[in-house]
Amino acid sequence: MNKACYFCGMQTKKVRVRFAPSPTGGLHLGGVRTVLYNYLFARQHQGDFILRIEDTDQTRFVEGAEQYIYDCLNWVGLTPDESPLKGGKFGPYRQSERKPIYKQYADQLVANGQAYIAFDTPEELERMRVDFKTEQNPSPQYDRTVRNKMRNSLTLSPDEVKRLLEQGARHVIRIKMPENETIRFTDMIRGEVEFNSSLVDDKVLLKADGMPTYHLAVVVDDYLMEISHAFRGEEWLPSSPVHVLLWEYLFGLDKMPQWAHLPLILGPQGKLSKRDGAKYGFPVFAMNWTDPKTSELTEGFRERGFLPEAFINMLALLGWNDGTEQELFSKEELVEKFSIERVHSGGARFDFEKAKWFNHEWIKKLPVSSYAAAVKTYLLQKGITITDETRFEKVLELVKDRATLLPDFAEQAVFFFRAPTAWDLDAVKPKWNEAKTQFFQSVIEKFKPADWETVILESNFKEWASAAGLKPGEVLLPFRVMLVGGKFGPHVFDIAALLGREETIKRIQRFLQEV
RNA sequence: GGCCCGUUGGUCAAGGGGUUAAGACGCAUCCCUUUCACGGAUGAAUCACGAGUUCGAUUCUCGUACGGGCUACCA
Repeated sequence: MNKACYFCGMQTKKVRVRFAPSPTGGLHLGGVRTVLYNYLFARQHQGDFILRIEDTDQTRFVEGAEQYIYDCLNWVGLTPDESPLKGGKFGPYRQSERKPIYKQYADQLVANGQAYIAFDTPEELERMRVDFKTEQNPSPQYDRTVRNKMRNSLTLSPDEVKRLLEQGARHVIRIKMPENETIRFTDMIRGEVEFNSSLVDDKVLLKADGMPTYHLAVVVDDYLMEISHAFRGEEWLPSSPVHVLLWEYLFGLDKMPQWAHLPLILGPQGKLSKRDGAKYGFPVFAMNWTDPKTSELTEGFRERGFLPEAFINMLALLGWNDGTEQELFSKEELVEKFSIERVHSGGARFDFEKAKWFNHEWIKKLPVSSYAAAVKTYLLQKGITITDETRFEKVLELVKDRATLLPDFAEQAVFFFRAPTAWDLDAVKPKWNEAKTQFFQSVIEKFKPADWETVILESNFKEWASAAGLKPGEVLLPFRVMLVGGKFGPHVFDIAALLGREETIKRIQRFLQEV
């Protein structure tokens, strides 16, 4: 498992990182970025990327949420090396299936006096919070100042504790935070971080149902799964002293993974939430997510028409850059250039406009074949079925500069597959006259199958216009409106060339009846 | 309230004692294009504040302010 570091020759632990979501709903932007950074780091160090499902809260079980996580990872192409689905040497990878493992560690802490048993009921805890609440202390914690006033193995006699346990009284195990110790560790992004243990509360480690809380489960599983580096959101920083202490008590600080607390992704006001998305009209989840209970749909980047390449690129740059002016990175380039030390410590506000720019760049950059299938689904929504693959890709090639999001292709490409039924007459009619009608009638006659090529079409058309005493500009826009229906789209003669002679003539004739 | 983290244009950000303080998004103007885009050019716009250290602070230190996170038998 160990190997020598390429750079310094020292024996180093194999890099093993993990993404540990709780399957309670959609996968958030920030979650995907955490996956990304984990993945990039693992690949870069020839390490393993593990997916561990943190489903210790049975009350928050959500049908389909776990599958949704796999689907998202699959879509963005960040697939784990070990997971509940794939398995691995360190399974099971679902914490609910690891339930029997945790108790012994909690018991060990109690035996060593580093944790204690607490019998307080939810009602008692609630009363404590009310009773101890003051203006100075609006949210009292279960800490060293109150634990002596509660019902736990610290205040009850050993006999009483024994009796309660034998009676099967519901109880939890809490860590006993030491008094006035400085707990410090080095964060890969923030450097030295320190906390005074007196200010941290006695967090529950093992719940009354026998399940561990996050605090116990992360350290036990990170140890058992030989995690070398632990990346998570900044919101975990305040509870990190508990985790550090647990590492010290249980496995030794020398075994502790290196921590990196990632900056938060901010919305218009504070931590980005799905509410922000709904409010401001941009997606927050990777893919569409429908809450099975409320049927509430939260939009995803995928369905909004984002390319996974763009999504990942944009996420990578939200909090990291390589110090150069480069902004467009493929996944492979990111693996090569990413460095956790260059991740910012400050939160980054998500900007949907910039996200769209990334997508546009990737649409232009990627071969159209890589997203043709996705575009088809949007066309299908407009009732258009694609049969000629080659022609379809030619169309995409012609309009891709005009598409920022995938659904834009539908707008930009429909007229290649369906003749317009409505025309922007306002753009044409005011300047229309008999001479133009005659001109287009003559054009229909003059169009020869052999001339069906963009450049020939263009030079002929302009020549005929001049001969008819018309400025090319006077008939170019009408020609476009005939073929397209509106004032948009690629070069007119490219359109005509792709449409073919018959269809072009048909559209001219149809329009002539209309104007 | 307490604790923790942070602060370079509207947003993402480079830079890290001496610079005209990069670049990108967005915005504006112009060019290209007899459409819409793409592309090109130009422009407006930034070191939160106050002390200290220093010959010199955007850069280092300390305060203040502001922003954010956490403060559950949730993760």
